Amino acid sequence: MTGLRERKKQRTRDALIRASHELFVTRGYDETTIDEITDVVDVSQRTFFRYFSSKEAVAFALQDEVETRFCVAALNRPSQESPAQALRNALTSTWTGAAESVHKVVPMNIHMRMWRLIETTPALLAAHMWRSAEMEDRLTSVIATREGIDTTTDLRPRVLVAQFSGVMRSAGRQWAMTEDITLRAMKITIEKYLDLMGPALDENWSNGESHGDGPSDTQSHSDTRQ
Amino acid sequence: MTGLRERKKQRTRDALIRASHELFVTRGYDETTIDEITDVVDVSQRTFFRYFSSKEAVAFALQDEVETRFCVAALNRPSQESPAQALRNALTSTWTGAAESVHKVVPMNIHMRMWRLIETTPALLAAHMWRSAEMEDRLTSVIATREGIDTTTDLRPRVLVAQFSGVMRSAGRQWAMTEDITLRAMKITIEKYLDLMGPALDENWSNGESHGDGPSDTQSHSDTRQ
DNA sequence: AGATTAATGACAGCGACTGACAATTGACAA
DNA sequence: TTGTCAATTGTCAGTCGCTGTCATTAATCT
Repeated sequence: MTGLRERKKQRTRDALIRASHELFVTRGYDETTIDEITDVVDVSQRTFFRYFSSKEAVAFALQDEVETRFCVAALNRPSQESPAQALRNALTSTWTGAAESVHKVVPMNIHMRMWRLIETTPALLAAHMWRSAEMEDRLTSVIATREGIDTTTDLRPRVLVAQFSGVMRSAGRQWAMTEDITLRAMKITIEKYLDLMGPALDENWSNGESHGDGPSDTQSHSDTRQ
Repeated sequence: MTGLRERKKQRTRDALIRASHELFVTRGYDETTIDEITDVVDVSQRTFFRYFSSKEAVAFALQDEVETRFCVAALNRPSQESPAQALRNALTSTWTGAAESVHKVVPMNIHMRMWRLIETTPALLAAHMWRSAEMEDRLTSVIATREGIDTTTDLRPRVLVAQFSGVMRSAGRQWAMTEDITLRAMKITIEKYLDLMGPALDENWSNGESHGDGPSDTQSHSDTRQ
């Protein structure tokens, strides 16, 4: 059973996240000061920095959990799946579970707008990409473990992950520029991008056919989730 | 002919770059104060911020030029080259030219150590990745222009560039962790990574053969530069 | 209840960065 | 050459993110 002290800490932490995200998506990130956040939660500025190491940290508090879930999912994918498939299926199997745990702290509406804010605010985008570089390291070792491979001699895990997360970032960025800020739209956009990873490397782009458009009847991806 | 005023500006700008980079690579980025930089060049702090919008900006002043050169090179690649080939050949054809123009401002030794510093300093790495996101946009439109493609309907340029620069960042990061901080070593590492972009996407990784190791006798890349 | 330990608040201070205004200096014409 | 104009710079004050320090409060343990 959790003590009172622990519960209290969890509450102020959640309150800080909720208050800051709410302020961020309404007022803007740069326009929101730490003092404004702590005024809402009614704690001192010093306390804020005891919970979050920086202003950016509170902005990414929820993304942290989502990413961790994704890594775990990738590691637990059935071993017969190819590395590329495993990454992709881990993604689709993470969508719903992550959304629920987020919703406990912040309304889904705000969380989605927060996601967009990250892509449109220079300071946050920089932090986002720094974090995704760390994520790449984690994912690389996940793939290497799956395949029983040494990362120093075989560079393929690194390269695959670099491509994968590069494309995911690009897709996320594109999604943030559309009007449809739903989780569903984000899902569709990302999958559309991932489908093109192979074709984009082809020697000849047949300029006649246009990729990535039209109704998403392209079922080029086999979802082997149970 | 350039006026005295303009020359003077160029000189202080170069001096600021040289002084800051020298301090960065010796003392460290976070450990270097703007005041310490301006003390060396003997200008006021305010003047510094009139030349560079931020502390990070001066750290990336030289990378800016290199990246611009690369974009131009990509655009001017012969049209019979495939998009992926064009990117790759643009890279190899940029190496030397860029190095020369850099050397006019900062010794090559320091510039290479600066490159490593960027990869090892969190604040700089974040800035680097934010910049490379902007770079992706530029490159995407370059490829689209080359192929006569509309970026909104055909996503392949975006995806290709995302893969490409994702892998390049990964390679650059890896290189920064080695002892050999020469331009040659960086070149080799990056090309080794780029060679694996295709194979890493394959369904079956034949675990018997190890990719990315051994002597770089892998001539899987056709350099069609004149 | 009293001792222990953790969480918090208050305060002072550093460094990055900005706005405003005065002082300086190169450019250009009379 | 000199005087005017505009660009460049220095000074100063101030904001904001962030940290160290220390006293105070509040939860836990005995």
